[in-house]
Amino acid sequence: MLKVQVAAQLEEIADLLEIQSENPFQPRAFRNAARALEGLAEDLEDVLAEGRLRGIPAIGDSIANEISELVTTGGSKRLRELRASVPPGILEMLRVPGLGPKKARALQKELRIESLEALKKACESGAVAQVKGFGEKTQQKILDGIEYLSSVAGRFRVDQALPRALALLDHLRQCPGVTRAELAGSLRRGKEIVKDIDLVAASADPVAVMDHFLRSPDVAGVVAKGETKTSVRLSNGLAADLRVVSRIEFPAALQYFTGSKEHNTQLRGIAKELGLKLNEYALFRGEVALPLRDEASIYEILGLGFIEPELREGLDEIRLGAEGRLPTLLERSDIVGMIHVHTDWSDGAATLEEMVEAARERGYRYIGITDHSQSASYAGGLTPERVRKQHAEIDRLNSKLAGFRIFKGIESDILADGSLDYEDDMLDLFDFVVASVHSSFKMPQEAMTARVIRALQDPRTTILGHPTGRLLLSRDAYAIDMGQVLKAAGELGVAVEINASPYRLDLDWRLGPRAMELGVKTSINPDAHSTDGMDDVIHGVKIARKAGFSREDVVNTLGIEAFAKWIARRKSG
DNA sequence: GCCGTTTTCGGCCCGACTGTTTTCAGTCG
Repeated sequence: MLKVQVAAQLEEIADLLEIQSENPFQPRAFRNAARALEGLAEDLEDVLAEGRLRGIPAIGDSIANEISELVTTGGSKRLRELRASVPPGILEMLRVPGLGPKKARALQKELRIESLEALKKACESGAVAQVKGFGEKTQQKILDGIEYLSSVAGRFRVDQALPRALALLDHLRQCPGVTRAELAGSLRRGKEIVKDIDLVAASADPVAVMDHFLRSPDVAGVVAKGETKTSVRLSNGLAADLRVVSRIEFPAALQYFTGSKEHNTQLRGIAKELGLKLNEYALFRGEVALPLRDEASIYEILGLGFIEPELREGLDEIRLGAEGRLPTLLERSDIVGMIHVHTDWSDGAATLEEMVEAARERGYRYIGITDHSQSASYAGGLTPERVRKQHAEIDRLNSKLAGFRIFKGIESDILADGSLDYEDDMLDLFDFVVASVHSSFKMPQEAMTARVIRALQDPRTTILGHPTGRLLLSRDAYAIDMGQVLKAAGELGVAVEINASPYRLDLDWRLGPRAMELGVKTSINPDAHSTDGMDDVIHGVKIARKAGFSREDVVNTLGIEAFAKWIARRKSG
């Protein structure tokens, strides 16, 4: 079993203990252990076989036994017992913002509420406000929270959907009659949130392909099954649609099912102007289907050049294509530096050395270490003394490395007044600063905008981190005027990060054209808290492509020396 | 449950914020 799966089960135990246990530190112990596993640089099987589990910090005798049971049997007695004793509806209730384990328990005890539905009813009837420790405002807040949850229901982050989609695709391609199979829909377009998975396959025997598709291990239920289209529900509730067409129809089908609807509408308009007709089966002149080599042929015939899937949102990509002004989009291989990385000096799971090694293994040429600053005490923010110690450690490692460099950075909190989180002489010690908001989220828009702009004005600020603070499907952005922020960033020469964590993907791609217009550069940053977290860069690259960024717009495409020069230029100027 | 030790218990990240209280509990980051 993979360590991420074991970690997920430890997390589930922690969730359940949160409700059941009297000791609040018990669930935390399981969470810490889960994070330690995720941050483990080696194979879990090896560690287990050599009996070294117990030696990992955060894993004691009890959890070591738990892990060993999970790995060998696929489950554990404790997990089964906890699942049996805590109603699943209570766990769902914990997802309501503002409702934690204590309150959920109080509601279960006082009002026998054990589901989101019952909770909603009790709020609407006013019963919740009568419970000791609750009141009108809490009741309303819970109602608002339930409303928010239902507004995001049925939507999934890209990291929840993409691995499953790729597994389905892999499964499809193993079907003997399938000549081609591709991902389509919003996942292919690189959207940060999706409602379903769309797959297109070419085969002369669609019935056999549909049967094969239904045998995928992740399929939990069949919604509809036909000869051209089959819809299923996966084990995590996500819907997946498969369309099977003939080999000849495949290019048009792939184009059509990739969308977006708006893009396709405009594309059909262009076809019509040329006396052609485009649908999901072919591109026609009169009754005759034009021969299509691949999807790109369609765009070629329509005189648009190839429009990358990420750009197909029905904005101005068709006009740009017609004018021959489509950007050359950033490629993943363009990214050569790993910027915005946490280590166990603050809240990361891996050591500095492990993170450096992981970046080198992945072929990067430099890494920018950015642990949290001193105010972020919840995340183990670095005191000035620890900053100096970390710098000594970085110097030591750098002296041993050839052809690779570690840059000394910090993710500095932007304090409520817009200042950075150390005295100036401390800030001068860093090669670069990622400045981010981590507190006082509820400021009025004007104050928040002024606060962030003030942080940008500090000549030591190099990159603005996750500029809106949003957490996809769980927390809205704080109130901030991004137009003004981007303008200031452009004028001051501060890059605005695309935080590549699939939970954030912030800067939003919709702001890309505006950013480029204002001369703002970006940096594709994983905000990695473990070695595996570095691979989130792929999500950031997709978003950068959607935004329309080219290699020249992205600072961590620069080589070591050019990057060093770029981060130093504000301070010297 | 983990961990360190002036070891076998008593801490555990800690401060802001909110709403419910009337001095504090719960949640969040």
